[in-house]
Amino acid sequence: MNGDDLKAIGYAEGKVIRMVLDIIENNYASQEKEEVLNLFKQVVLHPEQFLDHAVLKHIAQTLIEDTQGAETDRIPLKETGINYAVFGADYIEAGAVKQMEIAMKLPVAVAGALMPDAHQGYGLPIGGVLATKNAIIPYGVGVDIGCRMALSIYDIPAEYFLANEAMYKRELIAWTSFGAGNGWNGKDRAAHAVLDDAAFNMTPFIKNLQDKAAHQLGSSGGGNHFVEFGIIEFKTDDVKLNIKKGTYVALLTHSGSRGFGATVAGNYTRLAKEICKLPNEAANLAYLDMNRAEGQEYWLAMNLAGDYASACHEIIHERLTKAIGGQILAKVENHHNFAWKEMLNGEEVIVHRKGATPAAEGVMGIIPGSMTAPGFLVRGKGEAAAIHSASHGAGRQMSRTQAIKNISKEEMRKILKDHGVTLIGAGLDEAPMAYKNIERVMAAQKQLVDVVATFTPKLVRMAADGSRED
DNA sequence: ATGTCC
Repeated sequence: MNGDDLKAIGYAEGKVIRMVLDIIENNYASQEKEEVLNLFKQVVLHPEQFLDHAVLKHIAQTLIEDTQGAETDRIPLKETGINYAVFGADYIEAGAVKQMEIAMKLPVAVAGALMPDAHQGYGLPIGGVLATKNAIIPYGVGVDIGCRMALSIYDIPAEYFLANEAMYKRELIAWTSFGAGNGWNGKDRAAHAVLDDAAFNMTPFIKNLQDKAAHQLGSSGGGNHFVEFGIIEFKTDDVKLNIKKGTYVALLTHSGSRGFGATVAGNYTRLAKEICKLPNEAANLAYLDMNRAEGQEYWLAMNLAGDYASACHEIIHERLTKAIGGQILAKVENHHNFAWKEMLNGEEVIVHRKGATPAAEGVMGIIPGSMTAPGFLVRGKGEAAAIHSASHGAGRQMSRTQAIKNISKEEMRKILKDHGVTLIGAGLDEAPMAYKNIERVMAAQKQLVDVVATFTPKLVRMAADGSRED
């Protein structure tokens, strides 16, 4: 018996679920699960009939109060949402647009934009950019706080990589760790100043996550996270990066703040939902006031998770650079799933970029395609209508379940072979066909970014298929 | 996204 069982029979998110689980443990533990669920289904459907019940009266009362409160205490959305720009509307699913429209009706919303890789998420869509006044939305940032891309360009010609791929593969396997719960142990544990950040002492909740953060430092995640070697091509000299026209070996990583950030996100989303009761369709957009303790606390925790995610990439790049023996010509790093204080029309706003890349004028970013499609090193153009943002990748065109159902292992093998890509790990849910065409996504954001160089993946590692790997 | 468990 757990919270999901109760939600399935009609219990709403909140404290009542905790109360019911307690009561079940203390009073109904010996009874059949089905029988207990039937009883509690009656309670949630007709709480008024249980107001005199010796054990269940408190739950009945709470359910009735919640229902009454639901109608009176909710913060109303505005009737008309603020207008926002959509880039690449033809490739964006209806659910993502619907979510953005709800977000634009929030009383704290100031401006928004939808990026061409947008798809439905919790609360704010992935690919959604939202500027708010004095408010931070934990689900506007996302679960993987500070998730990012990091690129190291080496002074190593492409031919050298192709002739030494076995060495790169060996080192890639040796120095990366993927999957939920995984990290580094014993002498392989990574060290970084971020673990001594005073923000870890902010609250007991954050302090309790410090050990997990230490264990997972320098590891990658699951899902679409990867560490890959590939070839980056500059078609012209880039003066600002001081890189000459040509092809170079490069290391590209995509991952975030691991279990630490996920736990922070979950905690403050729950807190926001308790404090900020919005109509049901906007419940996941619950926000924290930046002028109150909870908002300030989340802000510091979010920034710590961002610094932690950055440290993870730094360690992966340091270890692999040492292993392959390369000299770094340039490094680029950019994050999404984060919120920034920025100026908009003369006032300070909180810009949430959930799966969107910062693209202020001259700001560099990396927009990956898929394991067989090119990724792009870009320079932002500072488009105001996009709130200085761009997409964070190609975006999915198939859900994970759809991809597993519709793509065969043979198709996967073939597309990897055709593109000369070696893959370690990953399931069919990460197959290239599950993603939108990156060329079209880039075409839809010509106003937002200029392409500086093109990255072609050659050797890709992701989390093992389906579950954790050790 | 995450050892999903309130």
